[in-house]
Amino acid sequence: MPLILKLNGLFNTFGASSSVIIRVLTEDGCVVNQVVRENQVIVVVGETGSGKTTQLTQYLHEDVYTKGAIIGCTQPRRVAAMSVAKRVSEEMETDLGDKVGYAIRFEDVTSPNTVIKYMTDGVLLRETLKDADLDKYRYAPSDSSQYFIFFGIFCTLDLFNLMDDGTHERSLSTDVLFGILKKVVSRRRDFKLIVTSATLNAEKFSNFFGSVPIFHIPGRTFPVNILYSQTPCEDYVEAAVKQALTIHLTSPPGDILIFMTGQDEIEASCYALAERIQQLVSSSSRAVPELSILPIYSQLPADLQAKIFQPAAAGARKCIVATNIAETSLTVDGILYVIDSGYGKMKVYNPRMGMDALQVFPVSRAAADQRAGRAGRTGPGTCYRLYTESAYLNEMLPNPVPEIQRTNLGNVVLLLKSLRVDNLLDFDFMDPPPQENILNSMYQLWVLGALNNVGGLTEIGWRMVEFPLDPPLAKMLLMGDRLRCTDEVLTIVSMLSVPSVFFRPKDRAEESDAAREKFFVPESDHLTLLNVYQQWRVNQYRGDWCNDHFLHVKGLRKAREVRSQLLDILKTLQIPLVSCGMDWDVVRKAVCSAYFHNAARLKGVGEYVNCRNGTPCHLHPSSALYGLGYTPDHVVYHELVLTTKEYMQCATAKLHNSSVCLVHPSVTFLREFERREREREREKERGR
DNA sequence: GAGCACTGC
Repeated sequence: MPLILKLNGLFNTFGASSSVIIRVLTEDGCVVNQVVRENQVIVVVGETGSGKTTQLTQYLHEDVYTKGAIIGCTQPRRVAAMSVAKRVSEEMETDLGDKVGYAIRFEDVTSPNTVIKYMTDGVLLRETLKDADLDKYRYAPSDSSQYFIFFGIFCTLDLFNLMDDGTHERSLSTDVLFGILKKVVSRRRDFKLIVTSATLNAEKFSNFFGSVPIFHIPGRTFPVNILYSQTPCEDYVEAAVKQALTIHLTSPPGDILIFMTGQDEIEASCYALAERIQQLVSSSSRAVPELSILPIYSQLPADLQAKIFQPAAAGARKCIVATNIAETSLTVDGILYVIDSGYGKMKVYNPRMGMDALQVFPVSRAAADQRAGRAGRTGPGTCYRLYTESAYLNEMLPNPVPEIQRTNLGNVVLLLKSLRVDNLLDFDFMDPPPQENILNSMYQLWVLGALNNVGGLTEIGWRMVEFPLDPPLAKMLLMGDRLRCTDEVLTIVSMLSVPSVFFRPKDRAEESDAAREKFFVPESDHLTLLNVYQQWRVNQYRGDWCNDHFLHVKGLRKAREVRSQLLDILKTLQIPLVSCGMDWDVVRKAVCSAYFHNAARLKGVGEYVNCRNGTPCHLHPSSALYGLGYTPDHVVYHELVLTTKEYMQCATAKLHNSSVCLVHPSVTFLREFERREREREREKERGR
């Protein structure tokens, strides 16, 4: 059992100046700094509102033994990194970017003076690429005192905090960082690591780093009374609507937050709620107070999203119906009642078929607690769970399945290979992804030419690591260089890196479909994306032009941002920006080169099968290839997504007269690959 | 003849 130290009240001076804390702590014998001196790694359980992201870093910085140290602190979101850095720079009375700074994808607000640096975990992961031992976070002792040798470098790996609000999910980056940091810690005695954690995970993290001590910092939230359904609920949309009405008519003032799984359910609940209220108003003699019903999900246009933060009219109550966006990504004050359906959508990946699917799952206990906590930010609240206590205790997983176990690992494999982790199956993952998943990603990288026959990075592989892109897209970019069409490929890659730019409101479906078809380039969705972007550019990147053509302005602007970042990387690699003009057949060759693993041949009407594994795949009705009047005999596709069928998202047909072979000779290589795997297995067994 | 939980480099 790891040692658990309770330091109650230690950081409860949240909001007070840091000097007060320092005094209190230095007068106290048992202080965190001392524990940090005595331990290379600690786990800190900080409850909501404990101030661990803002106070802990300052405290470490002000400790006399850490003078000269650089403190890094990761945050799960970009806004969090920015706003925490701003706040701490104000508290320390320095300019943002001077002593206190932050780094996120498109912005590096740090200077040589920076001693406390907030960043997203993805940025830190990228830093490990250039600097595997994180030497930047090294302390150069100006004093020869022996004591100094071991102290000075702190890296607060803050995985579970959005501002002062706990979250519980581990991203792909944090899971990889865990393994890398464990190595760094063992190599460098002068490197200190503080992992902050939710209560549920603390012991697991502690064990991963070798049973390191755990600290507890209490928070400042209000109690939430949790009420369960007596019986399992058949229709949680109906149950949620009923519960919301009951609260509205019988409970004291305070806003309501309902958790649903997606857009459809949210729209259905909002509609039902509005209808019931209307019925009550017309049938009841009693006055029915006003209820302001507000949907929120990420796809909702920004101006409608902003409405949830506006205070309700006098005497009215707000009822927000949300996806799990309200679980972690945004916080609304004034919520006293939470209604939790107990479900959420999650992306799952099937490595064997190379297919993604978005599916509804029961949420984890940690997520359910997070949802309940949303009722306790302004005062004591209530959470109505539309499931039984027994379901909570016996059927829900304690934690969500980490992303690393349910996603394509192409990027992770490439990254680890570049860090010279030779045997990925031996890498110290806290929760190792399925072996099949790793092998499949390795195979894919080998097909793309990024790995050689013995699993090492090739010249192309090393260059692919430079790009913050999935391996196939990085390959497409490099092929664009070889085929002298970097300009066009750069645009396609950027467009594929943002959510679909086509806007299709339900009530104007036909109109928007017609608008989309105007951009079609025959036989290619990739070239259609290129066409959209180029026309937008011709029209001076105008917002009103987007609206006229049913395109998402936000998405296109993001694509432009991504494009300019990738262009910078091309410059540093000394790859020139070359346009092939209107000779787009050459662009199609680059596109094909990226998707050997996603090549399919025609099998029936509109039905294809993957050339390698025989997975059925269908053309999506929104594809430029759909209404051609004929179906090309070979296509490549960006990804396969399971909805009502296995649909190919973004497809391009093979050129009729092209000598480009869509079926990579790898089909025979695969057999060779598998044979070697089997041989290795056998050798292992013989060894035993 | 049809879909979109949510981040991040």
